[in-house]
Amino acid sequence: MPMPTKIVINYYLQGATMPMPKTRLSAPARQLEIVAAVLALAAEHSPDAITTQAIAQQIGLTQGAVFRHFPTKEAIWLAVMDWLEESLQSAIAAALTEVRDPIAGLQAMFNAHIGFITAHPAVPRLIFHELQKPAAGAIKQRVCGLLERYRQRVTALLIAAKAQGQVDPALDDSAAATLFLGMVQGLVMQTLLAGDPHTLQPTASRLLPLYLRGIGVRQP
Amino acid sequence: MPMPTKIVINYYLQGATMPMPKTRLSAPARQLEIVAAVLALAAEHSPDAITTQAIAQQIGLTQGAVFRHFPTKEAIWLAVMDWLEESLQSAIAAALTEVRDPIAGLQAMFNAHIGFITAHPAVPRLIFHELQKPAAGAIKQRVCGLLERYRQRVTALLIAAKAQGQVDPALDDSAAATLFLGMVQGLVMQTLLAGDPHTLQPTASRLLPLYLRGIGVRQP
DNA sequence: GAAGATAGTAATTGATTACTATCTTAGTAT
DNA sequence: ATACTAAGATAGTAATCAATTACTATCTTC
Repeated sequence: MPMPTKIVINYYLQGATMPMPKTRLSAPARQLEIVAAVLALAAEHSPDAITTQAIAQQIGLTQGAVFRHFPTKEAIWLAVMDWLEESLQSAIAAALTEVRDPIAGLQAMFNAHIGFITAHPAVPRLIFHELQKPAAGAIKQRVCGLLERYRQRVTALLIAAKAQGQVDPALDDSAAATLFLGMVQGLVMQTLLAGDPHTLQPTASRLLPLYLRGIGVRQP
Repeated sequence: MPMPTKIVINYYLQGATMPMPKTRLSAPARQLEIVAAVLALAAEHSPDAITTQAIAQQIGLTQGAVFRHFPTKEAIWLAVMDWLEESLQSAIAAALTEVRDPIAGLQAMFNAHIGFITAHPAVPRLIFHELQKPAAGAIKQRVCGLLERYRQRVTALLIAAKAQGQVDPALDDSAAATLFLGMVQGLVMQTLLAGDPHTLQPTASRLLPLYLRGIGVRQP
């Protein structure tokens, strides 16, 4: 058997007695639905197991119908990246409003990130899967850009904290930003190990104090 | 085009004029060679792009010949896991000899880990790829066990350090172990982003002091 | 040096992939 | 009501995958 993994979802929904509400959606609406379907599938399946067939039957469509709304499968992934960039950006922006303190900003950003991952467990899987590809394809470049901007935000907060004397003045910004990202990574990895996304939040709050002490926060 | 990535290697080597030295190896020798081929391929390709065909032409064999030495493709991956477990284990064990200090042990373990990844860039790719699979297959269980044991080693060192008064007596062992793993993860991820494995070592040495301060090391 | 064991080849299997024709039908403007 | 447009169904395509077959070449061993 050549298949690594197989997805069979909601197959019973398109039976004879109830052939779905026969909703015929507009192209933009279907595009959103397709992106949502990919996210839903990625929450429980490996990205390379998400075939156009699986996407189609997730939303009760035939496989060929998917290509009415996207010219190619890569276009679907790019649309998913669009969604990811926009919603992560807005989630972080929302968390950073009403925050004067740079250190408080770091905490808010951390919590926002963890909350985002908890709400969308598919996201780290997608990012991992793209990062591990050696070829610098269009999708991977998007992921790289996303992480790059994220990292710059963290670095900016660290520099601001240093300027206000909140942290060790001799702090290595770059290393501290890497450790910040690594902290989130480690949490995600542990969640992947356990398979339970509920352990994420409590573990996260126990991890942050260690990091803050690591970067030499003055007043905890 | 259905293919995500394709591997064509050494195709010219099996030409008509020079049909390879016709080396006929014993089964155990070929098995080792196949494992080595997988590692070599994984260093530059995504694991799901490593087909039996790619493995075969990496070592100058026909695709069918691979199945003379492994009953199934999964068996190949399990053999790779065997290699990984053994060599990582011995690498860490070697690093921990002649180390009395628990904190020095943590540093040695960290350096050994980073060195191992530098020597075998394929390894983090394999681990990521397996971890992201939701299904608890045989290979993933091996990976989980590997990380579990690694984590326990770190935790043991942390507890020992606490007993000897080298770190904050109120240290959260579990969180500190997670952060340790996350630190390595963050480094690997940054390497995947850059695509350059040479930046790993210098960045690592800048990261460790932050971690040590984070867990409250007494005498730096 | 014949006999058995084993490594390797060449060709093919069925399943699955992304993708694409051709036809049907639902929604809408006229 | 009728014609037009776009969404979806149906039914394909070529390519690639892991795995298996029947057969050949090579080595070992008595």
